[in-house]
Amino acid sequence: MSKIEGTYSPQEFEEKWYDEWTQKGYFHADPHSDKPPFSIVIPPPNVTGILHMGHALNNTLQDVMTRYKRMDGYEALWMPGTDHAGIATQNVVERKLAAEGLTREDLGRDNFIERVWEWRKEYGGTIIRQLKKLGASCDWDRERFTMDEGLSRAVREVFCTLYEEGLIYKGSYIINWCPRCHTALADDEVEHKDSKGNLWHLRYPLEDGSGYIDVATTRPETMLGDTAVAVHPEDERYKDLIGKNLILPVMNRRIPIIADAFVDPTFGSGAVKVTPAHDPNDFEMGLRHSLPTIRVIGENGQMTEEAGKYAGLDRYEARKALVADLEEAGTLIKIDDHDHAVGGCYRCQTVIEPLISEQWFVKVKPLAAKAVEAVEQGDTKIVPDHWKKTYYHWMENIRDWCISRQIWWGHRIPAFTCDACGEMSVSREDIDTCPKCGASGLRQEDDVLDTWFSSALWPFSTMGWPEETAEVSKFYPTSLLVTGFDILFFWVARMMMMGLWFRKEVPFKDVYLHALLRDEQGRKMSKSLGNSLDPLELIEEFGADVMRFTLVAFAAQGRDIRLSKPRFEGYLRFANKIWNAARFAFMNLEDFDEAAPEIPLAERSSADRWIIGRLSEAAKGVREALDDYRFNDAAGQIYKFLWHEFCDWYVEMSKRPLYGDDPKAKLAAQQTIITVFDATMRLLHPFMPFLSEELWQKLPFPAYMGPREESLVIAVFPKAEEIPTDKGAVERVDMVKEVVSAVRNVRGEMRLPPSKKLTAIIQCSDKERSLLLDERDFMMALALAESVEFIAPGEPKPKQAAAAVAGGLEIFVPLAGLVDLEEEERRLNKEIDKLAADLSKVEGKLGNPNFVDRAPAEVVEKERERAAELNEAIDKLKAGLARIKGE
RNA sequence: AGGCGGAUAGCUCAGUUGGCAGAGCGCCAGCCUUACAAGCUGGAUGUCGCAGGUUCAAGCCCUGUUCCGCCUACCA
Repeated sequence: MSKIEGTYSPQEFEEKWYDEWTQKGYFHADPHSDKPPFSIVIPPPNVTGILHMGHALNNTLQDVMTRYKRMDGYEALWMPGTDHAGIATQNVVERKLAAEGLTREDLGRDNFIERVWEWRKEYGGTIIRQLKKLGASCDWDRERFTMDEGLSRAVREVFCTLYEEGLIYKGSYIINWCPRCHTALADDEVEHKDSKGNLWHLRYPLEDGSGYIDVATTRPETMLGDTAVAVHPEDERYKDLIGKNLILPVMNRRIPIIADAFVDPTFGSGAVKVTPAHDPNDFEMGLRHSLPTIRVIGENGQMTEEAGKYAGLDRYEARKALVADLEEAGTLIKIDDHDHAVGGCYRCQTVIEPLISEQWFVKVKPLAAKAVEAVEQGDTKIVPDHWKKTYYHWMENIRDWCISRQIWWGHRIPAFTCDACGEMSVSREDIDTCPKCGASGLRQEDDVLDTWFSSALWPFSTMGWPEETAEVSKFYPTSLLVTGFDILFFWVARMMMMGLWFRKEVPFKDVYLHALLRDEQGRKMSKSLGNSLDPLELIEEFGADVMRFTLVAFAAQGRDIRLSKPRFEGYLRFANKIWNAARFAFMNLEDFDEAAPEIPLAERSSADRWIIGRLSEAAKGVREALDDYRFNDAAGQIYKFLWHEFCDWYVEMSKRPLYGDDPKAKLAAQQTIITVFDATMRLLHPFMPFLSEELWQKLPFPAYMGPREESLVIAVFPKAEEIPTDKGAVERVDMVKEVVSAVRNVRGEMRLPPSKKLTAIIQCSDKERSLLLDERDFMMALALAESVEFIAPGEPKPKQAAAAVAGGLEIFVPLAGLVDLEEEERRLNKEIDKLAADLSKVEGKLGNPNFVDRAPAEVVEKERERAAELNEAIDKLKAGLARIKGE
């Protein structure tokens, strides 16, 4: 009776183990531990979010690293939490209110915020629960939220400090305004998308009636706010007109012609209309030339009183009406098709309106300089390396960061204005009397801070900063950050700036930027396309382990991942394979004597020694791959070892001793299976935590291995150097494998079914013979041979036999009565052709004097050996062919 | 416009110091061989995008080029 049933069914054990692990507190990190620290902070998902494939990938990779390091003797902290997602969350709650026929204004600020907290309490935990399904080994006792009291204190501390240092200021500048979210946005929160538009050519007459200037615009409605037309100072066409005035059509306003080097004389007519209130470039130009600003579009996207007869119209309606009027007035010369990039709100896609508005800004240049330096010096390593360039480029071209948002949900700006004297005070604590005049009646700013402002502090605010906590001193700087490259600017760059400024240390030593997930057609997975796979459905169908392993197996650096269901099916088979390997192991361990002493390696079979040697190499490979963040490589090594070495070869080889009647050989095989299975489950655990734990817990444990750890979560990760490697055994088994493959090849090519027993005859040196003699049983079992015989080098070769060459050995399979010899002739010719092709390549190299003279001696020697081997093999096969023909 | 990435088997992709081009899936053939048919065994399949260059030797390094994708950007 087996301990487990025949099919992998993750639904039966995943939840059980997760509960067990959390109850035991394995994920909790102790800041007072003596172990070296390893720490990761989770990229906080939006509190409104639900788990999507990007989260699944991102958090799987973090969990792999966290579990690996935890097993490898580190005090591992994976800090979890969510961010308050100001705009997104407010949108969600406002939608709910709208369903009740209410607006946030109806409730008032305090009541509205109360409602948001209620919402958060009810729904905010969704993504956290989903992360648990994934198996994430976060320290849930430390779960944080950017609006928590502690984190809010950190935000306030940072704001006030930067203000005191003169790095935060308030002022009227042109900013990106979302007319739907009704708030300012930072530059990088605007998504530019190419779209088909038009170029309207307008004719502005000179004031003195002596002519006109043509200008072109993609946004005709802004002409109502024009306060100048600019030309290039060197432009011969317009040189004489500089300083003259034009009459702005429709508005009949007098506007000057100015000269500015910004204008590209080769584009369009070479003259540009200037609308300082509604275009960032024009705003700059306006400053240079002290132009007035006329705001014709308001915060709701409607035309203002300044727009005259168009006041109150939506900006697009106004465009239509105005264009019609311009055409009638003869001002509109022509309309061209024109493609250009239009900026949209990253939250709601509404077209952004550049507006002049009073906002709060961070002067980022000084912070950015430090952030660049840290990467240049290697204090933080970006993986893959090529993202460095993008990072530098962004940091070096950074403009001041608009941090105020005209919403209610978020950290309210701690600035207080005195009604009496007008003084504005910024304060770490709420104040109600003016520090300057002592009057009461202070008004706090209505605006809140950009969510990214608080996320930027995440690596240290989550650890209790500004208190100098044990967590900060143990776990900051964090060891690693894993995130998608799409938030390199939003988040990574800002954490770098804030971390360096406030902790004088980088927030993380390594940053691993993973690829994007795409569907099978290569399109980005997105909610709007509806082409996303749902990780929870996948977990339901395949198990969390299979989903994790699949994602890891495809996570090659710098390459996007195309996902589809069949990909997961492939690794479901792998999980099932592991399951069945375990069944095999358990079946054959039922009578295992846990008290028996360990059989020394030297007394075990070659197969035993071989697989243990391979295990050592696998452990080394997995470690090296993980240390370099080559996740796909790590997964591949485990896959290959478990399936193609342990299952394909060792399990088959172990059947003889297990089913045979030599008790010592059997015990040796049992002990080997346990050693290998135990270590393999340890190696597998970071990738497939549930399956590995389920199987490992059922594995018998011999007394000589000492007490077993309570759980794989806290078990030791295998060290290659502690697993012995026997080179001789590896060589012997490799020889066995070659012989077996050669015989199988004959069988396969000849289409001999396994039911037809055959004999293998090996002709080899005495030395090889003595090595192989002991492995006879293995060879018979694996090659499905009735017997394996040896002949000495000089002895006549068998007649009517298939011939094969493997290493230095010749292998014969007598075919008389089994198969038509012409089949063998065909097979041999094919084989000879293949080898001859190889040989001519090698001889080509050796025939080149340059190669022989200039290549390293060992490379030349290797080629010579290879040529000799090929020659010998060909000769032998030809001889075999002759023997067949001669019959 | 600039920057970055990709192009390798029918498909999806590996390929870390230049030294015999690989895997999975698919395909063909044979197998229910008592862990596993979600399996086993064997087999076929390549102008490594194109053109040059460096080198004894290039998928890998250099130059140019084509196509695809992404990011950044103030061309009205």
